[in-house]
Amino acid sequence: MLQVPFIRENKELVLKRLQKRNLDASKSIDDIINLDEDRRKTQAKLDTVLAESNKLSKEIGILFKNGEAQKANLLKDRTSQLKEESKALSEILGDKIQALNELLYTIPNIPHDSVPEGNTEDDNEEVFRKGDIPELGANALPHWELAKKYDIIDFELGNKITGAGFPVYKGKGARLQRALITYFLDKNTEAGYTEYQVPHLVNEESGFGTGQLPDKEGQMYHVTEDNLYLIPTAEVPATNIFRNVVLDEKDLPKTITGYTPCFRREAGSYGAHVRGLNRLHQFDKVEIIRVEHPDNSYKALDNMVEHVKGILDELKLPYRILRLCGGDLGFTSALTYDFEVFSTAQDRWLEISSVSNFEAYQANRLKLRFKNKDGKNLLAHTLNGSSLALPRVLAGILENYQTEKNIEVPEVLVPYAGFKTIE
RNA sequence: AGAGAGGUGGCCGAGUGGUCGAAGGCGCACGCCUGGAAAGUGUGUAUACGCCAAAAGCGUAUCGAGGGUUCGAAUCCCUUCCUCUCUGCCA
Repeated sequence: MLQVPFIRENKELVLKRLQKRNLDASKSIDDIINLDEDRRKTQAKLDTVLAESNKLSKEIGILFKNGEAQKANLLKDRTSQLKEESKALSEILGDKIQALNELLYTIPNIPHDSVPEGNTEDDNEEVFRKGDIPELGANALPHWELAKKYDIIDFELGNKITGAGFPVYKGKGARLQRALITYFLDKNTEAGYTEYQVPHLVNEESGFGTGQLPDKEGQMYHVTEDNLYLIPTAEVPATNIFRNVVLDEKDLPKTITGYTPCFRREAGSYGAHVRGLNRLHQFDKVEIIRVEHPDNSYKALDNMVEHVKGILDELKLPYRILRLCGGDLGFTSALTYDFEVFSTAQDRWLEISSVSNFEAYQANRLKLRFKNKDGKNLLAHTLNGSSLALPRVLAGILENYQTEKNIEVPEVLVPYAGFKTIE
């Protein structure tokens, strides 16, 4: 969430930037500023009452010790009074803090200056494009047909076992998944990221830490019996490693990669765009996350973008990079680059990676700080990106690498897969 | 899952109702000592919030978390989470 002192001191900037999200937050921001002032006043009052109460209690202790019980009892009356006052005040204070936090939770991150204006994905700004779109001929098939033809992904079987959006990968399909995961992890490790294996279920606190709660409550699978959530992305457990942590400045950056399945309810999705691998309830993803010094976070974001580009270059897939417009920007992000691979048989772009800088928005919730040279604790910046999400990469490979008689495996994956073609 | 023990500052560890944000030690930082280092020695060494233009300073809260008893809680009570030991179950 945003930092109140920052809001207080940069109200106009905050409002202007939030406008990019087509959000008129003026009322909420005013409420926040007022509530915060109330909060501080209440706190000051409460502190004064408690201070007097503490002082008296000490005096009472001394009086009892000296055997002056009568005098002590006199003071007790006053402290009981103070106690009632402090009780009332701390209740008010608690309410103010809660109301303030609830409001803060509704305010998304402030978009970076470079975020383009716009409402929908059509307003995203293409900043890079690379790769040749293959000539596939008239008989080219979309990936779900290919999956059936070569018997490598069984969507119906997934329906039977679980439901729509839970495909079963078979034979070379399963093997290719494993190859992709290993390949991605290797690439990330080479780039300096440390591989982690993290839990696939998280508690409520972690959900709040990275901002999925309360904003996306309905998008996560919730295990109510234990009040745990299935992770929608490795970002949640991996970033929460640093919840309530004070790092040393010299330990920055922290760079982590991890593979996890991801679970998303995708409530409200429907139609042709969810066919096949395009949108699933369970999918695999390899994620990279970074904890950065604020001065370095945008350079780090560029590095992450370059890193993902390198992987797509190696896979020889046609792709483009978009800078998301204000209207399409995720709730917690200040700047996001989406990578899209061109799905030739579907004649559309598929999002395969999203690389974002959250600045201090997550860190403020996580209480993720670092100690600088002067010994001051400052909020760090967090970033993450997919490197990469499997299903759509697989869709891209299947569709773009198809020939009349088989599907070729991208050269770089052959050592991992152990085969050159799927037929 | 059952029984028992326990969770105190960066770490170890003392503290069972009163001046305790917390002894002592280790670590760390700075100084002294030294030709240099070690040893020795001195000082300092949590976080958040508030007051203040700011610093200094002061106040408040924090001894796993939440609640309660009390004028006063690290200390007593309740709830909860976690760790360890034993038993059970199990990949």
